[in-house]
Formats: sequence, structure tokens, C-alpha cells
Amino acid sequence: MKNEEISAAFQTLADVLEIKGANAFRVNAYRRASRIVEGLSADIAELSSSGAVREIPGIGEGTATLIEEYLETGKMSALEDERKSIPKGLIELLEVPGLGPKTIGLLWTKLNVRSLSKLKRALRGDKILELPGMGKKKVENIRAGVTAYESRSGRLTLGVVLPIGRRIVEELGRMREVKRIELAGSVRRYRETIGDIDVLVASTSPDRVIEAFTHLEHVEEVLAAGSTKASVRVSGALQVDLRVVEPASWGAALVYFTGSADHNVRLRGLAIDAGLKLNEYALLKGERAVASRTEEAVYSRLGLSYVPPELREDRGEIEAAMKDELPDLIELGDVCGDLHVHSDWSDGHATIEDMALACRRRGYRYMSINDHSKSLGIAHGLAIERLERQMEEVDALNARLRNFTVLKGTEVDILSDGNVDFPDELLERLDVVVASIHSGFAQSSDQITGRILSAIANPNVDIIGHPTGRLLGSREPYAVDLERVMNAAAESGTALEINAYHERLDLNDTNARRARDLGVGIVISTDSHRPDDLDSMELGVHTARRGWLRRADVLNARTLRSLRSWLRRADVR
DNA sequence: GCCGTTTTCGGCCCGACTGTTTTCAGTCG
Repeated sequence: MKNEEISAAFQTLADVLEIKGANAFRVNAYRRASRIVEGLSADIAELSSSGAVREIPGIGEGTATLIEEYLETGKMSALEDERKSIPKGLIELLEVPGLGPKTIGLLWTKLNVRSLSKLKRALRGDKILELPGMGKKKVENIRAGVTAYESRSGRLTLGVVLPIGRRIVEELGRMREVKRIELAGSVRRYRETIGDIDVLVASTSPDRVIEAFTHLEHVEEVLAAGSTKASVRVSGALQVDLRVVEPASWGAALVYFTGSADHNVRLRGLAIDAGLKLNEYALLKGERAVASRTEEAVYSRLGLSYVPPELREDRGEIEAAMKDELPDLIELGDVCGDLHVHSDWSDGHATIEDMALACRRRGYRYMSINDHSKSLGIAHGLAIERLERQMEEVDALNARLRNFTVLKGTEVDILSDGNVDFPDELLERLDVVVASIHSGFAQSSDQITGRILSAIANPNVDIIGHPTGRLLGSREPYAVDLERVMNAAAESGTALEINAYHERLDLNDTNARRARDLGVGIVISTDSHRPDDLDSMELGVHTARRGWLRRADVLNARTLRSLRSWLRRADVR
């Protein structure tokens, strides 16, 4: 799918135009187009050929034409032309905190700043102080921004950020002055990566809360502190923003600071249409607040059913909420078991029994054990004889365990030639066969897609593990054609995994949504290697929620009995 | 650039903080 490439192209086009000082609304239109294309669950090539792309709100004549051009030629001529008109190094400078398009444009035209290194040189000289609007403090700020930019590690994964945010909430929440406190922003929406943490507090003593916030133990630097908001840096590069509002504004503020920006713009539009105004304090009719205390009240007054935070991305949730047709999303408590768990038989760090007991403590009724297969030597993959011994151990364990069942399974390697690492006679004796790729990542799209398609065609394979192989921040997905994989999986009744490990979350939200739309069964699994890893199920479930999944879409939200009847589907096929 | 049961032209979400400003521009979310 070209969705990501086209989204990136619009983003770059917006960056270039912004630096050149183009109309801000035009720039914003391209940014919006970028986010819309990124969030599409369908293949843009399909939408474009059927003409449906022009029906999407926010995609008009101009952007649709650019999309068509890209699909046809692999380029957007408008972007190529614009990109030539400014130095290449300027786009990167937009990432420097405190440095915006206006200042970049000024530095470029007046001081010939064309790159990060030239910016650093300019910051050392005196000429920069002669520019209009430039003073000593501003220069100092930009210098600090450059330092922060060079040391930043990019966006962090949700799994890393969430515990830090929750600790801050717990510490501040102990204050008498704090009436309510909650994480907002992308953390509350459970986005897979996080730029900064947003914390919202309701209090009648904002000064004291801000004072305490800026003096929290892990705060390394106070970036700003006013009478209602403050920003600090903790744990290296992570920024935390605090906003304090009156308790009466809690609901409106929580909507506002949860975002996303696109979702908020839509809400404001609805408010305007209804003769109202929405800001972070209230939904107003003239001067009078008509809703503000709870999120539910704000949505209700706008004629919408309550929109769960994970859906607030302007990906159709507004339209669905108008018609009261939002899906009843799966919840963590719906999960009945984990279908991808390792043990110390391969590269795990706990016994099968310890993993089983940890699952049972979480309220699950079953778990499958899926150690690696023989070819994955680095992970002590099991040879056939060892797997047979493990099956005997599982039988013995099940005889002892009460109210819990361990299913026999494997995470069998999909080899470079497309065969799986165990013979069918063996796979037939297992309950849960997860097939995954752990080698040959650099193969062509046809090769790697072909490998997965042959695994799907094997009736003994139940689930394709981490279908794109990506690792957030360190490894791009392999070149798999997911559209073909999903269609084949829907056809054969093979499930696709949402791997809940925080660096994987694979399938991601939009892919999970597309899979569900095509009728593919979904499994949410943790790929745990130790008992604590099982906690990442939360991330998997919220990724599924971002993909609009209901309980009925998720196979491991079924009872053991119902799950078994699905696992036996191959026999009756 | 996008959009329209008030509009095909003239709007486009709204406010806090900072620093450079004597009334506001730039950045950020």
C-alpha cells in the first residue's frame, strides 16, 4: 500500500510551504490530508481508482489530483518543484523545539542558514541579534532547543512512557489541592508512540499544584511555568505538560487536552454549527456554559454519543457518534487467555507452570505455550523430540491445575523458502500453531508475502504472529503486502495477531481495523518471555480498541469451549 | 487547499506562555 508514502509526501509539502511562508490554511490543508491518508484503513490505490477518495472530507480536487499523480508516477511534481526552491536542510530545522517556520525563514533569507550546522554557527555569532524580534533570550532558547534536538531519542513507545506518566499522576494526586487528575493527550488515546506526556488537574489552587509539579523528584528542567500551565523535562528527553483548570471545567478540559487536534477541530465545527462555542473551559452559548463538568455532557450537548479516547482521531468516529453507531469496544476484562507465551524451554525466563499461574492470577482461563521451533537456534528453538517431551509436561501440568488449561502450541518459524519448520504430522497434534517470520527480513515484497501466504495455506497454522515484523524505533516492517495477506487469511480462516509487546504492537491500529473489515479473525497476544510481560496485554487491547475492535472480533476473548471449536475449524473444513 | 440548509467567496479552533514588544508575533498543543 502506498498510503504511508503519500502521507509522508503531503507532510513534506506542508513543511516546505510553511517555511516559504505560504498561506497557513493551505499548509494546514496538506497536513490534514497527510493525517487522513495515514489513518485510512483501506488501500488508497483502491479508493483512488474507484473515485471514493474525493468523497473523503478534507480531500478535495487539489489533493486528490496529487494522490492520483503519485499513484501513477511515484512522484508529486508540485512537491518536487517546491522542494527544489528551498535548501534541503531547512526541513529538519522544524524539529528543533522553539524554532518555527517564521524564524527558520528569517534565518535563511537574512543569514543564509541552510542546515543544522549553519544554524549552530549563526547562533555563535552576533549578527543574529540584529534580526527583528531577536534578543539574547530567544537566541539562548534556540540554542537549548538545538541541544535538546540533538540528544532526543525521537518518540518513545507507549510502554515506556505510560509508567512514568502514571507515577506522576500518583505523586501529584496525593495533594490535598488536587481534586481530580488524569493523563490526557496521546497517552490517554493509547497511541503507540508518544512525544510528550499531558497531565490534567482540576484544582482551585493552581499555583500550589504547579509549584509541586515543577519540584517533583524526577524533574530535570523547568521549561515554562505560568499560572495555569507548566512544562518540565524528566528522564532525559521526555517532556511533561501540566494544565490546571477549575473543577467546573473538568469535562471540557479533558476533551480539549485529550485531543486529537483533528478530533477537536471537528468538535468545534459542530459547536459552531449549533450556534455554540467550545474551548477548554466549557461549551458555551453566548457567555453561558451549557456543558463543562463531564466529557459525557459535552459530547451529549453536541448531539454525539460518548467517544472513547482511543477513537478520537477523526477517522469516522464523529459520523458514527452522530448516528449512535460507535462500536462497543473490547475491554481488558474481556480477554480470557493468552495465545502466545514462551517458557524456559526456549528463550523464556520462567517455567510453563509459572507462566500458567501468572495467567490464572490475571483472571484468564487458558494460555497456550508457544516456544520457538528448531531453526531458531539463537532462541533455543525446540527440536521435534523436545517439543514432544514438552507436550507430555503440559498434559501432566493440566492434570494438576484447577480452573485453568494450558494449550499445546508452538511459534513455528516460516522459513526463507516459505515452508514451516515442523512437519504437518507434528503440527496436527498441537492446539495452537502460531507461525512467524524471524529471518530473511530483506526479501522482496513478492518473496516475503509469498512465504506468509504459504503459511496461511497450511491448514495446521492457526495464527500469523507479528505479521509485519516491525520494531518501533528500530526496525521497519518487512515488505509484506498486507492486503494480500489479509484477503488470504479471511479466505482460509487463519487469524492475524496483534502482538502486544510495546515495541511491536503489530498489527497496528489501522491494520487491525482493515483486517476486521475484511473479516479476518484477530488474536491479541503478549509474546511474553516472563510473567511480568503478561501485563502488556493492556497495550494490545487498547491497540485493538484504536482499531475499532469489539469483543466478538477477538478470538481470545472467547471461552475455552468456543475457542476450541474455532481451533478445530481446519478439521471440519 | 477545502468547504458551503445563511456562503462558490471568504472564512478556516482557540488560548497560554515567552520574549520582544509600547500592542504583538511566534511557538506550541
